[in-house]
Amino acid sequence: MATAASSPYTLLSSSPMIHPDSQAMQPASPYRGHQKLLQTDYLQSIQSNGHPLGHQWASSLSEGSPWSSSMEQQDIKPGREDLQLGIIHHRSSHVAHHSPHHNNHGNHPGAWGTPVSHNSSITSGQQINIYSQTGFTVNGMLDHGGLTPPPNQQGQGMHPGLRDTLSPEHSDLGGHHCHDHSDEETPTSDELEHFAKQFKQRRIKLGFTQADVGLALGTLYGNVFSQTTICRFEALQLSFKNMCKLKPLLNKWLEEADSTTGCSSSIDKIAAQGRKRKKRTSIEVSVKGVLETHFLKCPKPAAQEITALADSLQLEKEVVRVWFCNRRQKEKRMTPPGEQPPHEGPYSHSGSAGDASSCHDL
DNA sequence: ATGCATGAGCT
DNA sequence: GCTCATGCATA
Repeated sequence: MATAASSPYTLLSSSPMIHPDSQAMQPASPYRGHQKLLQTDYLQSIQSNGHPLGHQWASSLSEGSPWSSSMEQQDIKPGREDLQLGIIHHRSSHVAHHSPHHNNHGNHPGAWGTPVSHNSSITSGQQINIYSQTGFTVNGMLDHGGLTPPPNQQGQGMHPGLRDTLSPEHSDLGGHHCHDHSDEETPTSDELEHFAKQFKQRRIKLGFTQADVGLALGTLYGNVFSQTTICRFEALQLSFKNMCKLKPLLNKWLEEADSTTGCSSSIDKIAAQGRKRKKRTSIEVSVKGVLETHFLKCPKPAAQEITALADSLQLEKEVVRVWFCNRRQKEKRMTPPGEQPPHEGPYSHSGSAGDASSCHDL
């Protein structure tokens, strides 16, 4: 029945159901301690099911991972033209860029470096790795004081399977920055974690907020990011690929910010523009519980089930569908392979091979 | 910091 | 319709 199912995106100001939405269960470092397992389990997954299920870091590489797909820049906000540089000032930095060559095509049997052969047909045909190409360095990044949204410079990730090194060289996990190889190859999860940690520290020390950084990235490179994304980066709550994509940018920003300490920035906030975004639906805890239950039974319910479920819960079908989507996404980040819940893997139904598409259990 | 939402690309 | 990247809105 979905009251607002017809045109939900208008200006509905109803259903603000206030209720404690408690679901705190996010570990501080989801990857910490899992990453080791991840690599192992990744292999096992492949060997067992032929599918590296479980963690996104792993699955994203083999699920037909669009290493060159949906990495488009977000919708350019109208207010962007007013963005100020998060950091004004640039110098030749001490970035150590390397040759754009990367002969190492991750053919290593372990880790996420699966030789993904399906380079998929890129629609836009962008294969340029601006982060690997020394032509796009800090020297020329502030060419335009204003914002000039790059024509087709979407933030594409790195190349598939490049983790050429399985042994994380923890240079100094507790120390400071020692490795100055900013962008030349795919970082290890360890490096990413370290970097994220470092990044956050310095960011705070420099007095920047996550939002500031996001904006600065936008002004500097044309890709604006929200506080959310920066936050998730710091918390390592992004996919491996995503992390890899953002790292170079954040790294550069860090360098910039670092060099300009003292004479920094005029950060302007851009007001969140008004969009016809649907008001966030608050799902009651009880309802959520039901959804959870269903999710455990079937993380991927068929459309019909979703409809039925939505109906019984008096929610819009879309809401339920999205909930499951988000749930799956979250699950991927939260439950790395090797640490599945007491029962069974959310996705890997041990034993079943033919089904796994939809479970009918209503 | 995180829940729900949007949208692109893929299947 | 799914995944994946990402963000607004909110707890």
